[in-house]
Amino acid sequence: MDDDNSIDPLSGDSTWTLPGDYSFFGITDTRDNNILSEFGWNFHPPAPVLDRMDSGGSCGVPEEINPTTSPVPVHSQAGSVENVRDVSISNPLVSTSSSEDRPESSAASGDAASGGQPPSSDTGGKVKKKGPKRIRQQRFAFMTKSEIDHLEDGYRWRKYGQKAVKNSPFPRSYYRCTNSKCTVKKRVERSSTDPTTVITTYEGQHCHHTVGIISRFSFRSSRVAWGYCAYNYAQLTIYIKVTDGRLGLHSKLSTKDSSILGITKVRTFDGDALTKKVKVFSLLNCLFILFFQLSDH
DNA sequence: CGGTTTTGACCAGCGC
DNA sequence: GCGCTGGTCAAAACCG
Repeated sequence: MDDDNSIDPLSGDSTWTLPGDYSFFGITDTRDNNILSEFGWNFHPPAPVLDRMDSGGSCGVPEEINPTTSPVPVHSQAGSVENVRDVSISNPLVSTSSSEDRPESSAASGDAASGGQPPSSDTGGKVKKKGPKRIRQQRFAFMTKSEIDHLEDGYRWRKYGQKAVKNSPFPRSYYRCTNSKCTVKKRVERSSTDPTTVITTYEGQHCHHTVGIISRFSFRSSRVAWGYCAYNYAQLTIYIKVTDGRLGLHSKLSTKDSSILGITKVRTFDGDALTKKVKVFSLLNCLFILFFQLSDH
């Protein structure tokens, strides 16, 4: 996995491109591409990007971007390279405003605001300490077709904020992992251009296991279902329950050590009148993305 | 009662 | 410098 050309040094593009060899995604025909593009996932022509995914950030410790292990560095608007590992599957997910460059805990005044209460007008007593710049941890963003905003990913999250998004009727929610030693955060917002799409952005990596095996998928009338799950397990077991009125299937997949980028499990099997095609992607060392298509007969 | 969500305010960064 | 925006805080409300 130590790809010599793991980074496109010329890429000032904030769009994260998927690894060069797309065969491991099983995207080998135009039909697949059509399906993906239908969801706004455009797989660019092969471009060498990340290969090693074993950098494994630790809890609360911002990871240094290592050019040999990192994907495309994302350039901020100011032109500086940020410590971001955005996996934007060709989408506007890679917003890299650097407004979060401040220390986590010292960021806020002690008693900043109490909902509904008028602020103590004099800011004298609530001066925020200006600590060292917060180093942004690696981020990973992707989109999911879902009616549910907050998709279950096996971890427990605590919502700590919600903001209205400019030019969007949908708010953005901010979550933090409930594990006290874990500093992973995620943002969830619904696409303003496609309200059926949820944009989820993770920042950081969990240093603990999931609390349960849960993954939720959305289904569309077109019989294309997809979703995601994020696990820290080397061994990933996914339960997929497919119900579409006529048929109810309950299948179990088990992938072994798919944490190594480049390994893709593609299984095709028939069940009753359905053909299920399952693809497991491993984009980061702890993240799996599932895409599976249902088709008649 | 403890954990989670809601929500208004605060702050930093950025563009103009 | 000012205004806008994103991100976060934290008290209050809510919930099981």
